[in-house]
Amino acid sequence: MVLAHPELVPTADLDRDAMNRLQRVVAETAIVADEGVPATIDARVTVAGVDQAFSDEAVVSAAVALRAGEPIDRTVVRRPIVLPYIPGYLSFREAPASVDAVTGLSDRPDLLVVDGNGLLHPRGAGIATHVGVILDIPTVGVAKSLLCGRLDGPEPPYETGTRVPIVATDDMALPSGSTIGYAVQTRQWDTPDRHINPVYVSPGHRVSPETAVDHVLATVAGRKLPEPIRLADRAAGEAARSGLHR
DNA sequence: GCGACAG
DNA sequence: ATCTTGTCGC
Repeated sequence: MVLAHPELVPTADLDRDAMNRLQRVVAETAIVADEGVPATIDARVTVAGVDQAFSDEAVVSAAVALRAGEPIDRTVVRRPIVLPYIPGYLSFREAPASVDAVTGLSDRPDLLVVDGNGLLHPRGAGIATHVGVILDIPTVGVAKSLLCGRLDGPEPPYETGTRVPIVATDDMALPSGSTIGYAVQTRQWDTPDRHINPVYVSPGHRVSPETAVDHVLATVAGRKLPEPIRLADRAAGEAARSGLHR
C-alpha cells in the first residue's frame, strides 16, 4: 500500500506554527463529499478500523479489516512515543503509527474508521482527516467525547439511531454554524434511569458528514462503537500489555 | 486571567 | 490513553 501524500506525515520536530500549517494543508487537501466511498456497506465492502494503545515506552497501533462483519486481516505495529498528548494535535502523536498499521494490511480497505475526530476539529484536520489524506482512503472519525463545536439540537439522552448536528463555533477556523459532525446515539438502554453517551461522528476524507453517520450506524453491530474500532482497540490493548510481540 | 481540552 | 474493584441493571 502506497502513501498518496508522504510529505504530510506528521513529524515530531515541528513547532506549533509548523503543526498548524501542516493541518491547514491537510484540511485543504481533504475532500468532504462522497467521492470514492461505498454508497452502502454490503458484503463486498472491506471496512477497517485502527486504534492505538500505549505502554510506558511505545505506541502500539492495530488495524483490523472486516468483510461482511467478519475480521479477515489484522496488523499490529510498535513505534516509539515521540510527543505527549496535546488536544488538537493528536495526529502528531498517533498518526504515524496508524498509517504504518493500515499500510501493513494485505489489501487497501474501502473505508477506514478512525478513533478520533475528522472535520470536527478546530482547524478541520483531526486524525481521521490526516490519516485519510495521507493514504487517500475514505475515512470517518468516531470520538467518545466532544473536542469542540456546539450541539445544534436537543441535549442527550437520545433514542438509538438519533443524530444531532454539531456545528462550528466562531472561534474555529471553519465557517461558523456549518455542520462539522453529528452526535450519534449508536446504542441505548431501554431504562429511564441510566443512559449511554452518544459518539461524535465526523467525516475524515472522501465522505460527507451524513454518509459518515450512515456507515458508522451500519458497522456498530449493536454496540456503542463500530466493530472495526472495537476489534482494533482490543488488539492494540492486548499487544501493549504483553511484551511478546517484538 | 479563566476555563476547555479527541486520545 | 492509563491507573483499577466493585457494583448497578438488564
